[in-house]
Amino acid sequence: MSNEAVWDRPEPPSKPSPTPLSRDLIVSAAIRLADEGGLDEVSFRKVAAALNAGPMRLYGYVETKDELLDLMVDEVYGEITPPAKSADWREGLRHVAHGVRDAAKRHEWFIDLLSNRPHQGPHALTHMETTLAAVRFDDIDQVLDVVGAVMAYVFGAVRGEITELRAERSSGLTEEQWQRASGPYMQRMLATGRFPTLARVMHESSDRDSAVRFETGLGYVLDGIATRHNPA
Amino acid sequence: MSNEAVWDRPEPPSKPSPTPLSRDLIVSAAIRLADEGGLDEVSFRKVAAALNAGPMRLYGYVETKDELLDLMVDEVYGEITPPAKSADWREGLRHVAHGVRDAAKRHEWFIDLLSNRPHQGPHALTHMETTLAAVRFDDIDQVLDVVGAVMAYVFGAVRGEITELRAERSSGLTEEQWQRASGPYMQRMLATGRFPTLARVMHESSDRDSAVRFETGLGYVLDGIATRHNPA
DNA sequence: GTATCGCTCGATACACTGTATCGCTATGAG
DNA sequence: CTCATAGCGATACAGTGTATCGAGCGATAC
Repeated sequence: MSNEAVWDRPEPPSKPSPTPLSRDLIVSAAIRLADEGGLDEVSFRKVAAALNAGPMRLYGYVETKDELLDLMVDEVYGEITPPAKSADWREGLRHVAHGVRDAAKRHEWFIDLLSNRPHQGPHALTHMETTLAAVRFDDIDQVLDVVGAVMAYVFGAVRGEITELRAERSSGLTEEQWQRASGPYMQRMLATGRFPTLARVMHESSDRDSAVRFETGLGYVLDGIATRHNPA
Repeated sequence: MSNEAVWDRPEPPSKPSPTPLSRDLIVSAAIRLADEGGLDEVSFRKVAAALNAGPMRLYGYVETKDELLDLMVDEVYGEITPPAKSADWREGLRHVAHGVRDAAKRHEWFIDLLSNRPHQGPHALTHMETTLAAVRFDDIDQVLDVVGAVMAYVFGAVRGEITELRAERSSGLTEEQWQRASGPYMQRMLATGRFPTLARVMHESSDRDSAVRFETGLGYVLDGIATRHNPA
């Protein structure tokens, strides 16, 4: 019933055992499972089985499944490299943005764990710290606004990319956007004439690289910030 | 096994029954449950019970739980009013942004269903159509980029707001951001001195209205778009 | 060396999930 | 009135997170 967060509770001392365990082992096993088969593959039974242990054994290291997920998320934050100290705010934020995007693409489940609870693990905190520190504006409220807006865009954009990716994967591989439109339902919908702009998008838009689209959007946000808070 | 989407399958004809059923009834019961108790409250058993029916009865109207969730999502899209035809792109996008934010705040579970699968219900499609149509640029690729960026920001920002809201709710109501920092773990972390900027944010930043923060970020994005695609 | 304590591990159990199966029933046809 | 059919929903199954608690074992006390 300890009301403390995972980050507060020390790991239990390692006991001699045929199959040793630790938070690290558990978390990386869980991450491996999630990377390979999605979040559904992460259950106490399956994680424990991957470590040759009984499901209940995990409760010595982790109080709840949500805690395990928190630990997984924090591990991902740990993979994101901080921006160079010498970088100006624009460079710094672009670095962070791409760092988050890359990490989220390596671990597609990451984006699904965003709205669960706030990310307050040590790695998440240092990630927040270095990101905030990359914006050296005088007004701290402006720093918060700027970082908040960039992160909102990044998370939203990455979520979109991952969703699209999943959709393509689940309905015939290597299909392009307009290809999905040829599903019988979509085709009929577009044929109704009620969605002229959508139809134009489907037929006329060039399907561009997702990385380019991400960059373009990021450019909008950074440009907008620049117009408001020009170098003092 | 019909491989068609929900949107493709007509509703079964209504049979005379002591407790009549329809997709609408099911979906609105599910939405009511989700609004009140979160997505966990939405199970076939509970939804059916709310309609005085057995769980299996629902399968006549909906093939799978994911389909039910799709229908719920589409219903939310239906609540968002389209921008006025007379509005310019900036006005139009701001209208849509606030529409989405308001809807997502009314139905906090909405944001959790974003990464499941693409939203292709009729209401989602008309929402997409009117949003795209609000941006009358010549280059259709630019329209996509612009709408994509704004939507990415909106979804990301709303997700952040909801997460924060949930955190506050789950750890003592009416607590402010810095208040959370006084949890023993956070306080100790900040005391290490490893997070100077974060500490400054916690202590010095004025806790502003979330609607204002949303507006500020949205302003960045729209300004950035304006600098790139000025009124032709 | 033995006995006892205490603690940890994990088998079992419980409540819940989504959904496949399939016997009953109730309606419609002849 | 009898029979066929179709849909409803009770039952069942495999899975989930986790509470409980008995067994076994290591350490300590005498």
